[in-house]
Amino acid sequence: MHHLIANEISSRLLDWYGVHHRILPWRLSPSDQLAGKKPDPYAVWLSEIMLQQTTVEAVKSYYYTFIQRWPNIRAMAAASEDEILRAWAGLGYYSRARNLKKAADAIMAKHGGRFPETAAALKTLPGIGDYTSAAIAAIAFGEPIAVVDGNIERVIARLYAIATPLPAAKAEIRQRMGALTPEQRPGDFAQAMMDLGAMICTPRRPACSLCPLNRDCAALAGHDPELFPVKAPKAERPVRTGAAFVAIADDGAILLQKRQDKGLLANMSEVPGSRWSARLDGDTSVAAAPFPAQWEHVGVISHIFTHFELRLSVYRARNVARSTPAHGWWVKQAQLGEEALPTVMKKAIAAALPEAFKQGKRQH
DNA sequence: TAGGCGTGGTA
DNA sequence: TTACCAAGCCT
Repeated sequence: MHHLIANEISSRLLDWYGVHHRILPWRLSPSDQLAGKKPDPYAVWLSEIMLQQTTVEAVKSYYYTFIQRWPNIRAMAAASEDEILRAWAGLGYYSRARNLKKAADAIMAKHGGRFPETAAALKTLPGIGDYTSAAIAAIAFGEPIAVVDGNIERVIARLYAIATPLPAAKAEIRQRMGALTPEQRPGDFAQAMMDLGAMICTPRRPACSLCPLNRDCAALAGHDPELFPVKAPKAERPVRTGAAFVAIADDGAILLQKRQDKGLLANMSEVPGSRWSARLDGDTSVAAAPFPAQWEHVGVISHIFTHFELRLSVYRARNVARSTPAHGWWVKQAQLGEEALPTVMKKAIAAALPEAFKQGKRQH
């Protein structure tokens, strides 16, 4: 009986997907697959890593850049971590980029350059966890496994009116998703659930009248789907302070250095500054300068990280001799776009030099 | 296991 | 402005 209901729900959703699926650069449409085309595991992997906690719109331009520059696992493995970090700069969660390189190396070394084809084997690779391993296995290899991302958590929590708060409800949600997942087309089913969550079963003001599952939805029957999923309250976000020092040579070049290899923004580039962290305020005064110069305070920039807010006092010194700093390297302003600069550092540089990054964000 | 880990868009 | 959200992973 339950099996028949599950079959009914998955069939109706797959029919909906056939008509309403999103067209995405890394996705094969259902009709393409019926015509015999197979998803490229490398493209699926790359897109899934980029999409972790990141919107489709933010990912698109990066995906095009990466798939053109490194079109397969061999090319990715041949790239250096620094090249990959520079191309990733601005997308956030930089451990994803470092793990991309590590996983590519592991696939070359341990799997003969071919992607493992099961979720269990995929999950052993760096940066691939419960969600991503299941997504790649289902989409690229047809493994009938429960794929659970944030969208699917929301859809399932509403469909069954699950009152247990997240993350405690994860086990029940996974079990429900597993019961719905069909033996045939598990990848399309997972993507259909995600598309439903992204377009219809949205966090706020879901479009229930358009939902192919509205007749089955317990939360809708209870008249307020927005009450689900129930979530535990989040910790508040502390404010931290620090200082950043933009040293400018007489030809306009800027002094950069590399961050440590662990923690926040690991292995990315930065301008010199005081030591700040999510737990500790840094010195905001000119006393934190990396070397003596005519430092002028040019303002305070604010940047929101997931777990804290950073307010950086930005100082500038012009006509700094290139021989002054003990370490780091000088970069002309026209070349800044090629550096592994996180957005917070671009903001600091822009505060000191409004003409830098004048073009703003990268184009599509 | 709960917290560390980015960024940009939206209301 | 503030708060929350978006295809999570790792320790």
